[in-house]
Amino acid sequence: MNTNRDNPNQEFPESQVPQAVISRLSLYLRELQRLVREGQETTSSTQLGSLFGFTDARVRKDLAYFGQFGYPGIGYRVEELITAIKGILGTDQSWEVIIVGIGNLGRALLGYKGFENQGFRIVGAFDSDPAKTDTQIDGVPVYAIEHLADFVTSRKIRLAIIAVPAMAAQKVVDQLVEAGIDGVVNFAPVTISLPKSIQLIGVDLAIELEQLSFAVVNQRENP
Amino acid sequence: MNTNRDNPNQEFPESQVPQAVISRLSLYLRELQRLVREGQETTSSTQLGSLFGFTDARVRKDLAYFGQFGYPGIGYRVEELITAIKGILGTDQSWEVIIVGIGNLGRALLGYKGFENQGFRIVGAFDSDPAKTDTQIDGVPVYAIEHLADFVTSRKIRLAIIAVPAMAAQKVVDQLVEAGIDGVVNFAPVTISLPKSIQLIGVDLAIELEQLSFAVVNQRENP
DNA sequence: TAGATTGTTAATCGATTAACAATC
DNA sequence: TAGATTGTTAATCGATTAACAATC
Repeated sequence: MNTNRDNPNQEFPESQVPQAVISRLSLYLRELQRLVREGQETTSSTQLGSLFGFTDARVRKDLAYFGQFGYPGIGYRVEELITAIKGILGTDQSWEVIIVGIGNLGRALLGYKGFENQGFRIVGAFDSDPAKTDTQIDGVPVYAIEHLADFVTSRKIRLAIIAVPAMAAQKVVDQLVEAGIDGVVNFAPVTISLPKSIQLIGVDLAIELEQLSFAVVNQRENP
Repeated sequence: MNTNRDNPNQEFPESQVPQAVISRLSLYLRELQRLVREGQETTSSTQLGSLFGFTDARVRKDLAYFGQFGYPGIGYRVEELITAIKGILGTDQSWEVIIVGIGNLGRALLGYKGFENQGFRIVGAFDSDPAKTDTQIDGVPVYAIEHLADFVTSRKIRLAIIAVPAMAAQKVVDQLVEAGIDGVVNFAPVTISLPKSIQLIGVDLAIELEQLSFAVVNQRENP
């Protein structure tokens, strides 16, 4: 065994990996980082799974998509597994990220410490309101929206966060795509269309509350 | 047909409805609300699905969990389907919601207009910092955290949003559960444990970027 | 009527779990 | 060694899709 630990296979069979697996990897990573802070050196699929109500088999299967990271009889070395998962998620490197739209939400995201810790550095912000531009917020320079495309192209920015009003979102995304962006997290409550090769994650805060409403009204048993 | 439209079955077989279906209902609702603004009166499973890259069969199946809402040969009446989905999600009524933690993110959520539109009214905010309490932000009163339990109990608040630091989240949730909360949206990047009967939705902003990072690194084809 | 589209069944596809030999 | 735990296979479970009679 250990072929992947010793000689990591970079050609992940990504088309076969379910999206749900990737979400769970992020959850594992978050808990592993907590465990390492608490000084724990090894963990097991049973321990990791029980934190989320997953079976041990599911944890092992999730990791098995990407290689062999554990030691039979021992479990997983926490530090090692953190490194492995970061490698899988692509957060072993640091990403330069921009934010478009400096309203309430954009400003909050600018100041959010959680990004930096996970390998995402906000290097620029953009807004159409001249009153907000050519300043710095939380140490991040705020530019006029007119400079968006240039910035993305010249700085080779790959990831962007959209926090503009719903009406403006599609146009902003179109500009980003034109400028060569690779992925977008969209907080505007609107469905965005874009080329298949550009990655999109949508986060709709009202929808999260709707999901909660349904769960409460229907008294779901949660795991 | 039409038994459910005429005599809605309130006993949804909720345990059989996959979580993914509920997420899609929220997406359908958002697009239906846009269609109604654009003056469209009817839609079809094909149109609705194509907006998201879903098959028409999937859209019909999703709705079929809850009743019969369409008209063969015609499709779905947009207004009618909006009403039906709101009924399913429980957002035909308005919910009173509180926010705990008035940092950058909490403040942004306080001012977020999208909640009100979907039937969620923020009626109180709570923080441990005396400098922030006994004021109003965006028309919402901010109280000391000590008043949290009393407020939830006496006002019979059912839904709460947590935007406190990770370290404080579990304690806040414990207080809310004790005070009788029914559901929580947690923005703190930490795994929360709570009784099975209390509903929990976790939103981790850094995890959203991690998911994007993986997708970009692995050049996923999106639908 | 002919064309469109639903709701639903059966077939397909994919994900989860249980079990266990291999390993430390 | 005995106990613990992995990675993986086969069986199970669940979700999606294709197809079509029923309906407008």
